[in-house]
Amino acid sequence: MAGQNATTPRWLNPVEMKAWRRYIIASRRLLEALDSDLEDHELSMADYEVLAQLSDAPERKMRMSELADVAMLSRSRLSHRIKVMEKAGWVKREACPDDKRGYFAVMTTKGWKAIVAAAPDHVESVRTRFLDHLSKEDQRVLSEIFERVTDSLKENPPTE
Amino acid sequence: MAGQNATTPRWLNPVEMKAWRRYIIASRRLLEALDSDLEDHELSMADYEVLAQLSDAPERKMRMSELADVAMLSRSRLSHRIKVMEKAGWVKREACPDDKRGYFAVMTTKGWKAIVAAAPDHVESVRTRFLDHLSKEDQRVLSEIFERVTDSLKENPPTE
DNA sequence: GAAAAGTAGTTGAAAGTTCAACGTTTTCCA
DNA sequence: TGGAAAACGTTGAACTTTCAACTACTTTTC
Repeated sequence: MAGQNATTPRWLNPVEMKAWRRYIIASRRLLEALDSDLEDHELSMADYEVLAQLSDAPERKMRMSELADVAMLSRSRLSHRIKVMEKAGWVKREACPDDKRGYFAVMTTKGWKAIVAAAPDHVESVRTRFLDHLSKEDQRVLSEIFERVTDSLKENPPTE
Repeated sequence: MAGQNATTPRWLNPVEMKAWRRYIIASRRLLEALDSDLEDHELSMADYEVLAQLSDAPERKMRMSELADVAMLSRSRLSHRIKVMEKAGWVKREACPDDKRGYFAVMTTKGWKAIVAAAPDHVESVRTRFLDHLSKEDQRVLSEIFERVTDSLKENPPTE
């Protein structure tokens, strides 16, 4: 990205600036709030996401790297996190018979209970803090915007 | 939040789910990309924000706690971060004469050069990765959505 | 005007994350 | 088939962030 802008930068005009800053600020505060709402269940958003993904998977188990992908965590981060979650008793590891390099993360009964207890509160939190402020039309516009953003990031992924 | 949902949870319908997940996924990827684009300038988004705020302040200096507020960092985090940024030569600290508990973070010439070098690339990055995918109307809708979200978070702040 | 309560900012320890390196196993392909 | 390259997942070290405690100063209150 560096050095691509030998020409005059296209600074943001006030409307663009407002859209951008409102988005970025609200997004951060929203994440904080959702995380904080989950604290009652001793879960972080990342932990919630891991458990939620596992609970949807067949047999409630998933290969580490697939789990890392769907939960949007680096492999290293997932590996560290699973170590902690294993200690908490929510998941355990299981060697993969087909691929001896591989492991499954398997949700335990305790993990299942944790997500079942947390999910209604979390969904309510997503509603009251975010979705309730969107009309059907807003939902549609927002879906489309962020679909385009995601597509563009795929076409032009960050390099470093 | 816990225990507020003795009744049947209002689960998300498919349209709501899609809006929510597209938003949350795109947001994370977008932040990653912006951070990654800034790496050319050896800056994190947080560092950029700190320098950008300082560069707009009178005399390019600001009280630590005000800076923490506008850059959306905890005081502790800012304190640690400023220590690092001071070592990098971008800012220095200056005792506040009016309030002997207080300090200013003051941007150095080197810090100014760093932000001047980074800003055009960063703005370009915000454009290509985000704003370019929004029509004028999208900008308006998005501004309004996130204004409502922010207002609601202010009315109903996370507690823990 | 002194004690209590509040504010500014820092600190060290604990917890979380990133990064590069590594061992092991699998895949590719000449 | 054999050897290089790639993929799986983990590890330890470095770095970042959070949390609670703390000092020092200011404001409030009676």
